[in-house]
Amino acid sequence: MNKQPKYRQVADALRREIDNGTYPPGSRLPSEAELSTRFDASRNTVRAGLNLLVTQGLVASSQGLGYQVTKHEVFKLNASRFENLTFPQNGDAYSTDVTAAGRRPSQTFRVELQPAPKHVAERLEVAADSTTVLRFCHRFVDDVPWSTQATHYPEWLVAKAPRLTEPGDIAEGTTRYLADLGVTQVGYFDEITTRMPTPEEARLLEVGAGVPVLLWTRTGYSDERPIRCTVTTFRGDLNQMNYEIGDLSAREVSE
Amino acid sequence: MNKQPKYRQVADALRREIDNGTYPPGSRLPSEAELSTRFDASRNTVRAGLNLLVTQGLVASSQGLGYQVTKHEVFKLNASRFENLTFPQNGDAYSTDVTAAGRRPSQTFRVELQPAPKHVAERLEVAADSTTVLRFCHRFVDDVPWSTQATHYPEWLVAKAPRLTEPGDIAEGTTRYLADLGVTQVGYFDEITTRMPTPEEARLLEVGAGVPVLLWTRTGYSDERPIRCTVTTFRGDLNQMNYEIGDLSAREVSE
DNA sequence: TAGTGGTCTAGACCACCTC
DNA sequence: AGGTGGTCTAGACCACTAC
Repeated sequence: MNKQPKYRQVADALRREIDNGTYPPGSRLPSEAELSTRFDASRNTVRAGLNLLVTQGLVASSQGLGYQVTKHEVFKLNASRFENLTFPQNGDAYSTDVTAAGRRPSQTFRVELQPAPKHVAERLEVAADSTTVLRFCHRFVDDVPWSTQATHYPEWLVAKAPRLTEPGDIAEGTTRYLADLGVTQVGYFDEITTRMPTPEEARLLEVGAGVPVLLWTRTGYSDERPIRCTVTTFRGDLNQMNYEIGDLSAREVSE
Repeated sequence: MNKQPKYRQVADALRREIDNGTYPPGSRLPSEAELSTRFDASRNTVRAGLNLLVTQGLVASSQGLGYQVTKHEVFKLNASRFENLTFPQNGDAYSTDVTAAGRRPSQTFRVELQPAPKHVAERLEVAADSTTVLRFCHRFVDDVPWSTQATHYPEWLVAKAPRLTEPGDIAEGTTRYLADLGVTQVGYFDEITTRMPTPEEARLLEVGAGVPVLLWTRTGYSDERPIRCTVTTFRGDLNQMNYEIGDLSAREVSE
């Protein structure tokens, strides 16, 4: 018989009760002291069990308040439509989608000149230390941190499109602005990965332990070369990415 | 001044040393006892710090061996080509890609009849309790668990395509087989999310704490209706998904 | 057998939230 | 003030790996 350690028994028992609805999303778990009595374990052992659930993203704890079962409402992003090739737009698609979902979007924005980080330089096909324009966006939905988005433009493009260095939004959208200058995005290459957040990411996105981030790197191409590289970091518990490929005329649009 | 708790100082110090190459991927960290001396902290405090790094996926521990810095080689899956509409193929694309990378693929496979789980029923647009054929695949690369893949086919399709219930592989590929019967997949809808693994997923994929899973749900459509729903569960530390959209003729294929 | 991490306890004190 | 979780300690014993 595989005897589980006590703290795992605690975690498993609580997980079952969360799954079967004893503790529904948003409700509070019993206090450590109560659980300690119930499982005949020391407070530290109960804490070890609870910590497992926290790192698995099932519950979150806060000092003075207790442990609360997490609840998510995921936001669905259609990445194959997000910046439609025929209707190029900037971050506007984000505001539009969020508003359409009845939520309130907000963001902070800044522009910097930066030497290209290695992975960006590779994707933009420029030298690793060459200058790029970084347009950085920190996005919130109903004041909850949602994602960060960092778009790098190569130096040669800035010469053609000086407004890229303007500190504010470009009203008509950067994609539109660039297209008007003869630099049209005709394709994208998307890379999607996941991992646990770095301390910096955890701070910006205000994620606790147990919530991974979804990393989305989009490299945009003209018919000649890469013209931008956008790295978006999503809270993994609040976001889903969708792609449409081929003919989907048979699809019910129920969502 | 924001004084960090001691176990965070331990974690931060070790993280810096991992980042700057003091402890390169694959190397071992000092023992808990040594770290305890170095940081003038109790063994439990050091363990709390190390546990942070473990849940962040930076290091892995094993009894009797110590803590080892994790190393990853990510496998890149081109999801927009994986089952090319013009060259339909089954799991073969997986073996082909893996072999091309100089790795050795293997898999276990089984077929079951199952009532449609809720999320599958929605996507296949069938009743929630209707029967589906489940073709399930557990994939390994060089004997490391890589992903699980569960494809559900609706009951009405099985009537047309009885070989779907055959327990073995379909030699020419299921997509090909279905196309020959007049059921052609003309489009896909892909959904990508991430979260921490359930205990069951952790067991199948042999992931330790701190490694999220990447969930990929692909619903395939004929020109009339959905014909299959495939849910793939990847180890997030070993996999990346790529999509190509639009015209990428300018892209250097360096990988 | 020696050294490593894994489990567990009992108790102390602190920080935060609610009343 | 009282209850909650957060931090930290000191020590015990167990399980696994290497030699």
